[in-house]
Amino acid sequence: MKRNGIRRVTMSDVARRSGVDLSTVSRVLNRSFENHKYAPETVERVQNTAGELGYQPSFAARALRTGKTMLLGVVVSDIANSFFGEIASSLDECISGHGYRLLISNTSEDPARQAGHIDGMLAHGVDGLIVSPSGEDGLDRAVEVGVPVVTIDRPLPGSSLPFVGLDNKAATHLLAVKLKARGYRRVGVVVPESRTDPTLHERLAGLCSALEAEDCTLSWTVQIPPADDLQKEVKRVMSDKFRTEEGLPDAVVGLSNVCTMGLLEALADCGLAWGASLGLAGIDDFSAAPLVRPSVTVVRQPVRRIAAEAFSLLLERMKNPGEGFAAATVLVEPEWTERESLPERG
Amino acid sequence: MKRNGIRRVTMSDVARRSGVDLSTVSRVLNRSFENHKYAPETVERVQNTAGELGYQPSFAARALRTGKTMLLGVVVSDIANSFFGEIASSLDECISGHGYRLLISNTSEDPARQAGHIDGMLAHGVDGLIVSPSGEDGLDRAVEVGVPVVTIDRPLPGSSLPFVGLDNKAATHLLAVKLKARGYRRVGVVVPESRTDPTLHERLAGLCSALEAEDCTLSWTVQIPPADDLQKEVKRVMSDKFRTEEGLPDAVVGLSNVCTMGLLEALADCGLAWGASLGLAGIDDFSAAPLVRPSVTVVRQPVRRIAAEAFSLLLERMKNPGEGFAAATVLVEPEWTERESLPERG
DNA sequence: TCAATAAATACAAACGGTTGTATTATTGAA
DNA sequence: TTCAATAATACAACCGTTTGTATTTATTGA
Repeated sequence: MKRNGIRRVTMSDVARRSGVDLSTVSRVLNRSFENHKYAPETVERVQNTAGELGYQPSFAARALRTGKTMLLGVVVSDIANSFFGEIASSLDECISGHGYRLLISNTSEDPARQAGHIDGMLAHGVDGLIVSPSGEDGLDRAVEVGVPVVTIDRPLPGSSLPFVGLDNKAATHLLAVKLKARGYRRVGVVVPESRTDPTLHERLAGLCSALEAEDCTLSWTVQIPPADDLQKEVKRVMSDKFRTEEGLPDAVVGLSNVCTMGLLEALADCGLAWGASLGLAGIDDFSAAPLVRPSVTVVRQPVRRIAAEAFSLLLERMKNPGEGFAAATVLVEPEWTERESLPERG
Repeated sequence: MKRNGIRRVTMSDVARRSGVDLSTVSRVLNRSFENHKYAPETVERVQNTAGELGYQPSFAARALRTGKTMLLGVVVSDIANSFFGEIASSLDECISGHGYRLLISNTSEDPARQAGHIDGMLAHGVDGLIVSPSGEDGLDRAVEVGVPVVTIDRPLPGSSLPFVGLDNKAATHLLAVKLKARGYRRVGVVVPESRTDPTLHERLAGLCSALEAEDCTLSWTVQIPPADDLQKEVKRVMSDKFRTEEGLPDAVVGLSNVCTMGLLEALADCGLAWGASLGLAGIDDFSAAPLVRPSVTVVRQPVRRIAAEAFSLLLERMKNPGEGFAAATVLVEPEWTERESLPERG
């Protein structure tokens, strides 16, 4: 292949230079000696000339022949969100040593874009997909063409795709227990309305029933309508709420990191302090949580474990293509991250 | 190609089904009619059968033939850092409509990993690279094989690779002017030692001379030794400093977002307030900046513009391969982001 | 009326690998 | 000595496109 007048070194070149056949080069360089033995000196010669010539395999050619591209698609709603940033970073670590590379795309929670990106990735021949689904769009096609998919962060409702994510029930239960134990009875919660993210419903329902079991009441449930900048929207809605509504709850909980951040903005905006007077906690950590005063207690998602489990599930499925895998759901345990915003209530 | 027993629809299939030659299908589907005209009815028939059969082109085959993969490599030090997260997100937006996809990798500031990732991406045949370089490793190879490279965030010292990044001189000048105007005379600065990031030196030197010009003094210059978790290291070092050293400066400046965040931790750790008593400012925004009290005034980098300019530079070079481009350096203007941490000094 | 041109399409050779099968020595046993 | 087995290697087809060239038929101008 000539690109810009620079001819790449191919196997033929190596073959010609070392006086052996193309197939010999291929087998030697790939160490595929199952049914073919080569003289040690031949092996060495080929390897040396490959080195001298600076031979680099063409993944395109290989992909064309074998159907494997060594590409993994990662489709998330927002790579700028620290959660997905860490996921990407962890995945990057996981794949090193396995020879895969990451193809990453943003959906901005738009099902149409998701479908487009998945299609594009399939056209590029990704060997597997890790998706935080915003709807089912596009995923059927992946399944159709036999590309393994693992969903993370939120499952796809009504689908049997393997899933790795936080155990929301455990997380909300943990939260409820702590709230109760520390003397918070009336708790408010803020959650974004979303038709694409069942996780949030699950957390809401979980918190609701867990609080009930602890004899607490969910005194506020604030649904945030979808918005371009969700954090700003949370701030807006909550500022309003704080200003107009009578009787604050004992504590208020953000069901996602963006929510909690918006909540912080709203509190600051209204000049309200949090901590002993108004407990504050969130699900999902964020970089500002330890920096604000009082720092924010959260239930952390073990992000790196989520990535690792997802990759492992995917790897398994890529290695045994077409095999009927049982539906897999890996729920990782939440980690209580104690900071200052949810003290024992005096 | 059979993958998992599922045969993909190829151009031959479309050709056979619509009773024309393979080449006809190719030209019709790619609308490459320069030297070939086809009857409108033929065109329509081919397009229809392609649609019916659900034909999707194989990028691998196309890449093999044309040498273009429609893949763009993005190599950064840490995708979990919000700056690079936003860069990735912006790039994702830029490329949509151009048919490219992003291959993303982390180097963790490790030159060897950078070289490995660049090599890998070249083997995958990326059409271009956007790199925030941690050293020169691997980049020579990209240039060798004729793959256009654009550097962002920090230039590669001594190289003529095109670069897009913040105008550090302008940023530090801006900072110095504001500090002076608001009555801060003795300013401290914290900057990570780094042998791979010239940007930090540039900011330090810039701030130094700018302050001098304003008759201010750089009373502290704290170099943070390289560390796994730089933010924690900043916190450690600065906490020490704040505790042991006599005589605080009037204001303290973090030269990168991670620095400023560490600085915040240290201040909180030592029970020091910032604002009127101790001015605080940073270069590069971060999500916690508007959330802490007082909120942190920073010089923002126009991240989306950096991404857009980088992509545009890259696109130009990819379209005109092998052409001798003049060394390009695009410096984007800093944006003063006024918050509370650097008030007029009373 | 006939060569020359144009229109519409077919043919075939790459691109750079992988992999099943065939071929040629070489060896060991009968 | 002969034959089969084995070691070492070569041959050739194929993966799914793109693209230069050749072919056929219809159209035109002189």
